[in-house]
Amino acid sequence: MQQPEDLKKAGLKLTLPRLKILNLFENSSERHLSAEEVYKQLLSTGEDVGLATVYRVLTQFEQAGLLVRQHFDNGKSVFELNKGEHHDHIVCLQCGHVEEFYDPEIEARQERNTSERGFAIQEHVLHIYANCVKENCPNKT
Amino acid sequence: MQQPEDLKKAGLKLTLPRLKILNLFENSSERHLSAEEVYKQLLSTGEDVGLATVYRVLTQFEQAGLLVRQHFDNGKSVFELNKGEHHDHIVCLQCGHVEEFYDPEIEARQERNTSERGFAIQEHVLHIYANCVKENCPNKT
DNA sequence: AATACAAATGAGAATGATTATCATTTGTTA
DNA sequence: TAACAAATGATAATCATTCTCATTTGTATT
Repeated sequence: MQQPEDLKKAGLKLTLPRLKILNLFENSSERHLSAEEVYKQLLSTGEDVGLATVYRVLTQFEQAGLLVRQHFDNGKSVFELNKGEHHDHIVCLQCGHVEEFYDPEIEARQERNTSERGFAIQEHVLHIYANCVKENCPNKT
Repeated sequence: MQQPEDLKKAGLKLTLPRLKILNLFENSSERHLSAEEVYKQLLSTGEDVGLATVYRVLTQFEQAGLLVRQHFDNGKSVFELNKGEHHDHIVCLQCGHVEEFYDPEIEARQERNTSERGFAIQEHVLHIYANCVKENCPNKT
């Protein structure tokens, strides 16, 4: 675990809440977590962290580039560890399961379409809403 | 104006608020309007419509296929007249100006990437956040 | 045109996610 | 170890949106 270095590099003090939250993302089986989920996970393991702190830390980690935030259409945000490589998301409409994909041709065409219109692209969101095939998905496809 | 027919076709009563809102979308110079903007526009023209009604009607129109809702990352939704043809959006980060584009190759690749993973695609959101070149945009590019 | 009734409306309360406030606690640095 | 800014937790506040419910309005019927 080189978490402490990550935090120092980002100019953030080494505090318990921050270490716990970062640790959660690095060890959880679920790659995509909402603020509420992070909060509940911490509570369930006996940690005493306030919800406000969870939101604050998540936002700081996003700004520091440690996490990436995804806004979904249901109005909720989830966070994921920044792997450094961009990717888009497929979200199951039934169970919320999230899968990632990357298509260089789509990326290139986004860039082209945007610059053709005189815009300077800053970032983009490509979310595909679909029905997945997971065992426990309430949608029996 | 064949608005009344549109409403009847959708199984909606012809009420003043509904006609006014639909009319607004068909005559406004701004194609993309938020609920708040619709509400303010109506107030400014002396119409007496409640904000709750605006939200209700907007949702009904969306379900009836008259309008399309776009959720942006800032947590706000805008609505636009349904032209029947799908398109994606470029949003200016400074002034909020919205532009539309369509790239069949991007569409095709979304479909391919999704089905390859065993998902049945239902819909998607492709929003590009950029800096625009409008005269009145606070961003002097 | 008057009646009847469900559907629609408006005002304001309620909600849910997120952010701000502020007194108290905790890292860090001298 | 003192000293002080930064961080935290509890809670209030905010913002967009939805819900509640008493009142009003289309519409279909006499």
